Amino acid sequence: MEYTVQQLARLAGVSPRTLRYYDEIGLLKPARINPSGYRIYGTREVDRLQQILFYRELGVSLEKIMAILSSPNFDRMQALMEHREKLLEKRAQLDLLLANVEKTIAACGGRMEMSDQEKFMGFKQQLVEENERKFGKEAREKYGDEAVDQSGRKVLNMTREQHAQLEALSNELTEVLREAFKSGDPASELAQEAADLHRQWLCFFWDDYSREAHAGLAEMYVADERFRAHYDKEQPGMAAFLRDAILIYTGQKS
Amino acid sequence: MEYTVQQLARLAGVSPRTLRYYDEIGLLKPARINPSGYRIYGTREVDRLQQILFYRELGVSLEKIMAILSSPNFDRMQALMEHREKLLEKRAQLDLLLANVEKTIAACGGRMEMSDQEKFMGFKQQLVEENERKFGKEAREKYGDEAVDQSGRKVLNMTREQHAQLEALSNELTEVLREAFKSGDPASELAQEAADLHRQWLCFFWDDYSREAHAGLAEMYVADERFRAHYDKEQPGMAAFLRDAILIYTGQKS
DNA sequence: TTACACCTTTACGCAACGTCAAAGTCAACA
DNA sequence: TGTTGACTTTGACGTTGCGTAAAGGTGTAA
Repeated sequence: MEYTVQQLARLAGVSPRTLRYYDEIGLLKPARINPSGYRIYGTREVDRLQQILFYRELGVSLEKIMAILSSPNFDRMQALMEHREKLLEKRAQLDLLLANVEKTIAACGGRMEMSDQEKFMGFKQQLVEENERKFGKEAREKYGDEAVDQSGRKVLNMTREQHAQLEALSNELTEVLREAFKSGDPASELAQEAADLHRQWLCFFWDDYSREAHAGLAEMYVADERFRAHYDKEQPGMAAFLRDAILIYTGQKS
Repeated sequence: MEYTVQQLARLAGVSPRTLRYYDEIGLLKPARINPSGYRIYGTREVDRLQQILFYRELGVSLEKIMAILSSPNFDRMQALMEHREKLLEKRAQLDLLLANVEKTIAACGGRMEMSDQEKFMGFKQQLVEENERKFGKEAREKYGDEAVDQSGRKVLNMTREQHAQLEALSNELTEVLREAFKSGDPASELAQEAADLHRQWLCFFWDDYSREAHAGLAEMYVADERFRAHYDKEQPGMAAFLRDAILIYTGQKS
């Protein structure tokens, strides 16, 4: 297929001006220019624009997008994975902000007096996190100590670390489960690994793990659409697959 | 306390230039100008800057921030709550994007061919979802039923009657919870009724109900986005509300 | 042929500052 | 007392990712 600016713009949900701009800065050149000077885009350009918009969506500057797309070892899959990671990071940041807001709400509710310093704690902490990501751990030691002195943030750190661990587990579970699901065998090694990951994940919340309880939760996943939705969202039947894997794992079923 | 530009800037984690800019556009005027022309900020300005940064953080334009802060019926607490809501919205959007990315990764992994139209489905779908949030639930009913039809929702290990009971319970819980949430008090009678309904619902899956386990599940609802999403989807903060109600119900909290 | 929707380039405008530059201020230290 | 050096001021131009005309050429359907 071939498209003019407006056609491609409508297809992608951007403005023609945007496409002209991308041409101008060399981010997305049209496949060719027709005799009247019209920009004509082909399938390869459609693909490239898709990539561009993906990265743009998460706030990557056009310059960096250019660098990413023109990198020789550019691997579509890898790019997507990185994209995903960044989205996850962004969400973690948002969670932090949310926590800060809620803390402030709580403080207001309790009519607590906050010092001028405390009023900006939330923002600064976020800055610290950002710097940490950017400049590694040297900055963290500097800023971190300051922050520690100021707020005694160890507790916060603990919960955050746990949260990170939890998220990591959750992600791993999702991936292993997806892989295992391909085989279709809930008794397979991979499926059993998924079940074990699920147990680990559960143990974040339950001190009193029991196989019966675990099996019960598995049943719940399938029986109630609210939970099933999460697992089936990726692939229909995944919730049932996980349940079967867990039932085998817990010895409720062979 | 009184601060010069740099002092306040450091306190708040912004640049002096930013403060000068805010002065220039009338967003944050210094308390006074000293004989040498230096900007001097006081406690009231610190508070205002805090408000400004709160809103800036979620992408509100400085112009709108100005409008918000200068509105006569401006209520600090309400502003914070709204801020929180918007953060939750933003995160929901991010979750959508994440889902799209993961879908695309899956598609790539399966070496599926996508048509030019499909390539932009993710973005467009996001638009659809946004509309859905804006224009109510009619669309949701449509999609919901479709999803139901697709997934062939026979519950394997449960009789139909049990399933009907469970669904009824689930619906009742949803309604009671929604009503209780209006009051805002997790200790209210209605909220406690919701907690009890939740216990009944749980007992469909767990033979060994314990208050500790129930409380643990409540924590899990809030701690893990996958479950929180379900409850917060209706009203942000609902998951936390249900947790609080359950914690009170189980005697973990008064 | 004329209307109308498309296309082109050129160019200025916008937010929210960053980043010089040139010049004045303040506290401390030799 | 002079002189650093860290601060302050105003002014002005640069940046990103486009929006929004302006002024003109193109394609086609009535």
